[in-house]
Amino acid sequence: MEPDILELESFLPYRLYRLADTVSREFSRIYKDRYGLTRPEWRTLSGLGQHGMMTATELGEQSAMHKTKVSRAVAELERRRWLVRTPDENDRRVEHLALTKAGLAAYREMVPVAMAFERELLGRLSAEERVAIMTGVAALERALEEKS
Amino acid sequence: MEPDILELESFLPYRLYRLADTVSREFSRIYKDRYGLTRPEWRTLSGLGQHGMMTATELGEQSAMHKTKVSRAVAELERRRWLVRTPDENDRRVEHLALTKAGLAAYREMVPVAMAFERELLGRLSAEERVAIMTGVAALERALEEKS
DNA sequence: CCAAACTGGTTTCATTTGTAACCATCGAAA
DNA sequence: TTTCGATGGTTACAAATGAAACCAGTTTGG
Repeated sequence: MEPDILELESFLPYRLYRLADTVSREFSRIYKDRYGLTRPEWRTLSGLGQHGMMTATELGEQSAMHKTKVSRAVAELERRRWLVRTPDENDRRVEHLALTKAGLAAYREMVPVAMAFERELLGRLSAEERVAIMTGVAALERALEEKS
Repeated sequence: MEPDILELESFLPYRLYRLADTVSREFSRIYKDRYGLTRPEWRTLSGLGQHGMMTATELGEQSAMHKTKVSRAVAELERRRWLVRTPDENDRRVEHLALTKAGLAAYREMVPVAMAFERELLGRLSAEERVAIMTGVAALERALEEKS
């Protein structure tokens, strides 16, 4: 009953990975061409743009990045003078990160571009398909959270 | 009207990436712990197990890997004596790849494990959610193929 | 026939990543 | 208070990746 062959093209982990890889690659061209950002840098920019001020740990949680990625992305954005660190008053291990004017400007430019990208992508789907992908992704997210 | 903030957690490219990353990471533990395979190596094993005999180029197309990845994965599997190369009769640039007994044995062991993994993952979803994710993923795959 | 363009596949090099060790600081418990 | 385990963050090192150069060998067009 159990088939002895696995069809890679139908295997969900593979399909998800390939999908994400393609989409992410396509989207990354935007911030890469325009600003030379890496993905961790883009996520950092995006997180700070969204929340205003965060610690590195918070950034890692929000954007699902390992702390070394965060550390390096923050260092690079700081080097560009797109963000500044402010030491915490009470806990000297902690730094609060925030975008500078330049960083914020880049963020503000990126937001509509990112949204257009997403809209265009979803625009290639029918209304039902859009509902399906949103429902399905949300369901998997929930399923994965629960377990681990 | 256009909001000036992007909510990363709702941004489809990010969600897809994170989902794929989590799933793939979890699944990779299986073939990594068991055989010490990398993802390209697993995909190569899987492709050859599925098709019996392929060239490196075909492998790259089937499993969406860059040719350097294929080249390295093939070299490693060959080193393990899990696959052999046979030169093509007519075109001496081409090699036909096939699994050895040992490679096939590993593949046969992996297939049910992989399927169980997928089944367990989907099992955490309701029937409707399963339909949704399948429909949605298929729709996006189609959308991405068409364009590029 | 021969040069030029192309293709299958490998290698080299720079960049990115992951793991683990690390440093400093903090909090709690003795 | 001192010590010890946890925590925020960085660094060092090894492994994985991507881009481009490369080496056959093959096809095409003159």
